[in-house]
Amino acid sequence: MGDRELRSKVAARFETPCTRCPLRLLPTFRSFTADELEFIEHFKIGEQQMPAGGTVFDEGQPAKHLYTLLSGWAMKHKTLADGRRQIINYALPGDLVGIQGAMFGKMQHGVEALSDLKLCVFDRERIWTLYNKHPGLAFDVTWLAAREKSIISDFLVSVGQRSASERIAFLLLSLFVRARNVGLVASNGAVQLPINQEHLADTIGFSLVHTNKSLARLRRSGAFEWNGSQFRLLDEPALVKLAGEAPEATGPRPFI
Amino acid sequence: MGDRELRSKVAARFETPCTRCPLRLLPTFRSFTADELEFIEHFKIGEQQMPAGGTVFDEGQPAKHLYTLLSGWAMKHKTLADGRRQIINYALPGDLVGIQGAMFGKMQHGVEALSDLKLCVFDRERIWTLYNKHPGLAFDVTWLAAREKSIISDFLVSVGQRSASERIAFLLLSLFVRARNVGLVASNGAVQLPINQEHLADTIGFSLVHTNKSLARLRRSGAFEWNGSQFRLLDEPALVKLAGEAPEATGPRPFI
DNA sequence: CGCCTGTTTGATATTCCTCAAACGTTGTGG
DNA sequence: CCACAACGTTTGAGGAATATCAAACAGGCG
Repeated sequence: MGDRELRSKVAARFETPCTRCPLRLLPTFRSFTADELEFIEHFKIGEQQMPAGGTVFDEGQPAKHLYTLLSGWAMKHKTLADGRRQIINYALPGDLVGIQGAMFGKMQHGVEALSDLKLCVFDRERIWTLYNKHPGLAFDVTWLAAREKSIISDFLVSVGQRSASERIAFLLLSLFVRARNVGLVASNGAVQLPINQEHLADTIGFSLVHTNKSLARLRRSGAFEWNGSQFRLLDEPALVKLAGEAPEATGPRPFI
Repeated sequence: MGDRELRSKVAARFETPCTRCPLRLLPTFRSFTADELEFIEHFKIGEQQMPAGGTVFDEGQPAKHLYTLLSGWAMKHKTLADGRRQIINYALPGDLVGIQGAMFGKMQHGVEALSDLKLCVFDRERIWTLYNKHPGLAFDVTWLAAREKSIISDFLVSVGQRSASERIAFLLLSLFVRARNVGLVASNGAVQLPINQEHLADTIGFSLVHTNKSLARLRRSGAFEWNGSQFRLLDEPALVKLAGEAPEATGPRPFI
């Protein structure tokens, strides 16, 4: 699909002007000047829907676009020649997807929709305009890249050093906190987690069977419930203790 | 040490004007305009030496400065409460150290000198000027952050999915290639690797004993020699095969 | 020499993987 | 409505990979 088609296709669906973006109301995001907002709205070339299981990027694919996740969950992953898969990170609403594509021209990992998605579409080429005209937003892009580096580093520490139950607890906790920051957690601590135990296993670096058994052991702690799609945190301090430490918090963050 | 002292201390040692930086001659780095070079030289507030084993950043430390490694090797690491340590990445000449500090105000991992270092020192505050005046260099900073994200992701794939010998082979290969890109490898394939087996173990996520035994097995392949401080690659295709795949190559890269 | 640091080796305990099968839920076609 | 396929979860058993403990070994340096 060429740029022109995409632009016209999504134009009709451009339902969310950035000035009235529901995400911006969340306290986790920094406030933006009217000038910045106007630029971002101009920078955005459309909106795109994607069903659960859909492919946002293939690994190695040349990248024309850059996305911000407006709603839904996605995962970033790499697959080895023999099929082993490592999940690198998850993307939640407000997260920028495809920075690597914008920098290097192609994606070095795949991105797949875990739930139905709504994506804001940006033109990769025009990121130069952003850097030229809005240094503050350019700084934000770097900030978001550094934030993801930090998250991935934390996962690396988990996979390299932590025990099975620590890894599971840390991952669940960090996903929960990220979901809560973007308003996805109900007041009773429940959130829809669109991942299964195989995703969990491929994130923490264990086999499915071992992950299942470790998770069962962890469940008995009573710190959380997780049946099928709904995760509910019952005792946050207990889960922090099981994880060994709480994930990094960075305070108010930008988003594009 | 206050800014003033540092600036005066390092001023006397400001031996490497950016316009005559030896690193810039390497083909791995992109060429810069005279304008950019002049700015960088102004941006640089000094040079700093550090002996092997020295601490560039403590974990959690508020960061005033940002560094580019001019010569030597460093490592970035995180340490858990009970002492377990995960090495996140290595820094080689030309690598930017402390982006996280520049973005978040504090470092979320420690940085330690593996060999004697020469560092170019930049003032964190003035990175705003860089973003305001030189969008191209701002893009470069983002590029470098994305590159490190990519390297760390590769390590995560290793630690999460690869076998012991694959992990060791992949790490050695990727360090070798990075060293070669910055001219540290002699024509016979030899390079001084300032790391020991404990560093190796803390990078790949295995115990020291298991790392030692796996390394011994790998040595018998004859793809490389590594005695004490000198590493020598004898058969690159063989090591690639042992690693499973070659590390990502990104082509000419910027540096600040 | 004696001390320090880093490497190597062996023995044993634990964690983790693989294989195989059963179980539960959901959706679909007859 | 039932049969049954598809998918995800759970369980058991045996084997491989990895950790831990302990000790010996080698080189550099006072």
